[in-house]
Amino acid sequence: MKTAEHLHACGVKPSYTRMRIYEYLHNHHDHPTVEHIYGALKDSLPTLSKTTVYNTLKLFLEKHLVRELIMQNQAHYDIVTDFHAHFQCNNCHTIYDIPMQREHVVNGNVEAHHIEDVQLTYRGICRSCQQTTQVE
Amino acid sequence: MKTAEHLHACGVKPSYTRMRIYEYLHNHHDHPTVEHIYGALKDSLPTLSKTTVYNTLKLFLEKHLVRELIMQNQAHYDIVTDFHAHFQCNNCHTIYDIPMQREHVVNGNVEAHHIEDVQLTYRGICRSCQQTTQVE
DNA sequence: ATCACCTCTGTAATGATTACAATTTTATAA
DNA sequence: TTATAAAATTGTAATCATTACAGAGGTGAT
Ligand SMILES: [Mn+2]
Ligand SMILES: [Mn+2]
Ligand SMILES: [Zn+2]
Ligand SMILES: [Zn+2]
Repeated sequence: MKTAEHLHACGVKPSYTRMRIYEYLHNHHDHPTVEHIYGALKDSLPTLSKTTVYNTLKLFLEKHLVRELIMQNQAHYDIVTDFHAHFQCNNCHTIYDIPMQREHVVNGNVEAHHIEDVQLTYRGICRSCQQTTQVE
Repeated sequence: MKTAEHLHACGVKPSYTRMRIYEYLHNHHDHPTVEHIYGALKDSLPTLSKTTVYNTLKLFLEKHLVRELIMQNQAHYDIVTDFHAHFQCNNCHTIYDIPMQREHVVNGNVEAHHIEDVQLTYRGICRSCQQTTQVE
């Protein structure tokens, strides 16, 4: 589906700026931050304001177009809204997707409450860094 | 076990300030923030500095005396280090403990990496708020 | 053209955390 | 005890992501 149609279908008026931000997320599945998105778009959108990136992502979040991941005092954005977990490397800071069924982590103990969001996060040293990093 | 002995056994020199902070956590299992701890202790420890609370919690964390929970841009501290999940209410902000086996959320998909920490967090409206809060 | 409404912008404010240098306390040696 | 080194604590300033806010710009209806 075209970006404009998809945004419209989700209740977001597809302005040029919004489409560019959406398409950035669509093309970059590495969980970018506001800083990443702003830095990547500002050359081709010279008037872009960082506040607009914040506002747009907030809007996307309300319309469930993206998922927000809070990792160590910074928000990352994920266009993939199907449930999955994340592993972040303490060394290279890469965020890996980890397949996980939502039903697997939502059990009777928590269903007494009304769940709006579930976040499952692992931290450690990724496989790649283990192979290349030496003990100091 | 007495506080001083326990801290010593974990490699932390049991200064008076450190013991007071540890005992606050031991007596308050509601996942307090630095602000909570500082606010609660400053009357009886008039010279206490907020920086000391930060430093002490960082030390406790390194020595695995406490667990740190990052929830919406704020660190909360948990004296209970056995694995369990947390539910935070978007309305009253209470953090509930949710029993959960660590093995249940650590599977082969993530074990390719070296895991140092796992955090499973739910957000939503707690049972208590559902019963008392009306739709606006 | 006028108006209302939405989008976007830039700057200032906020708030949690960290950096850092100075001071106080504690431990150790002479 | 006194001297001295090390550790713990303090207060202030800096950092950094995020939000608040007020104004500018654009669009579409009347
Ligand atoms: Mn993801
Ligand atoms: Mn807990
Ligand atoms: Zn890595
Ligand atoms: Zn509640």
